[in-house]
Amino acid sequence: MADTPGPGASEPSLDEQIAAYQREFQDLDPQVEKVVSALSRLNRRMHVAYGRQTAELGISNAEWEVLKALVLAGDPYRLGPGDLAKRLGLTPAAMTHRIDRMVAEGLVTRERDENNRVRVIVGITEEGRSKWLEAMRMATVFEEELLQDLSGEERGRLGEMLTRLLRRVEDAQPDAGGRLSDLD
Amino acid sequence: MADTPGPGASEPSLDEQIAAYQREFQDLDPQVEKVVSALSRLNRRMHVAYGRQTAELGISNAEWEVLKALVLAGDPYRLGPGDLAKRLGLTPAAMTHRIDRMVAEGLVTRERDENNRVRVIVGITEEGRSKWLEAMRMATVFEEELLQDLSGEERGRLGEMLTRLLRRVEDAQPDAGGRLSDLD
DNA sequence: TCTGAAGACTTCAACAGTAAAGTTCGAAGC
DNA sequence: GCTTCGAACTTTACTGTTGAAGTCTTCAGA
Repeated sequence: MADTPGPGASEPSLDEQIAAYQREFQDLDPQVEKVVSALSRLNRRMHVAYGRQTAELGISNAEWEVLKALVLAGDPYRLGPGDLAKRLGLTPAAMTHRIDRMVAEGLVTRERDENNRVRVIVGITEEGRSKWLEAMRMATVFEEELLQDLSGEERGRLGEMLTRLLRRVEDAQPDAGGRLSDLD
Repeated sequence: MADTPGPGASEPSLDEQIAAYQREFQDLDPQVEKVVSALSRLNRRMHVAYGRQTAELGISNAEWEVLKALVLAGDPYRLGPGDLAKRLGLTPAAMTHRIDRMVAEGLVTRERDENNRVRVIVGITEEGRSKWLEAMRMATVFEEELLQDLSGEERGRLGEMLTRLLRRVEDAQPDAGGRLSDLD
């Protein structure tokens, strides 16, 4: 009776969760579940951490994603909304709205392509670039702290295993297209 | 010139992305970035895959999350909206709406606690339980496929490393509360 | 018993995302 | 040189989430 935290209980620990799965669904491989659950929890926490950091810069996580894509695109630092949407995994409509807001905030510019007036080109402003840089600085501090318990060799092995998993999903889901387990 | 895929380019590969980071932001440790980027890409892909599977059952990913929380809670399979919200990382308001929809669809029940009439209790229905089970079956197939390239020993090492990272973030963010890099 | 404070949930208004229809321009065929 | 098709983006209507304000109940103190 001392072990039920009452009706105000919070998220169970990872091990508690695995134990619960074994109780309710015997077919589950606990080793697999541990990897999968840890992955998704980690991601949630990282998302929260990034959100706090970008908030200090007065931008949202979503806006940072756009800035990252533009900088990573390289030299002219310009991309069309459709391309941006693909890179961020959004619908074109969402991209339109996002760009609207970011133009209003002075983070990016939007102009029509002179050679093809149906096309639009989004570019990064000085302010956008400097917010991006600040966010990167904060992010790298966070990421270094996150991995501080892993040796260099462990980091390498971890990265290698994760990319192996990633390759597996990407093959099966060519561009958010296919499906991993063919269920239809 | 043959290497720019034109204005219709899609998401760059992980390695291309890392190379771009090194070009634009030298302070970045490529090993760290590889881990972090792979984590977030993996999560996006997994989310897409789960979404497809639950869609086949006529429920959303969000609804599956609620069903999972209820089943994992154990025996009476009942939780309050506030507790559910904490476990899923949502605001109470979002939880209210989500439960509305799920009650309408017959996946869960909502009743007032007899002993404390300000409290509400959400329980899972037969149908909810069976959708949960179907979703779990599909998910385990997917997860097993995802990890198929890793040996048993590798899976263990991966799970162990990920939980070490998770512990690090959770310590720093006690309940989505604290912050990892103290930036204020 | 009454009153005030705190807790648990809901309501409301605003915002972000999606799907589908709409608009506009460019290019290919007649 | 029209016309039609298709591509790229935007608009519209709807769904789901958030933050803040509101309601209702319990509990502690006067």
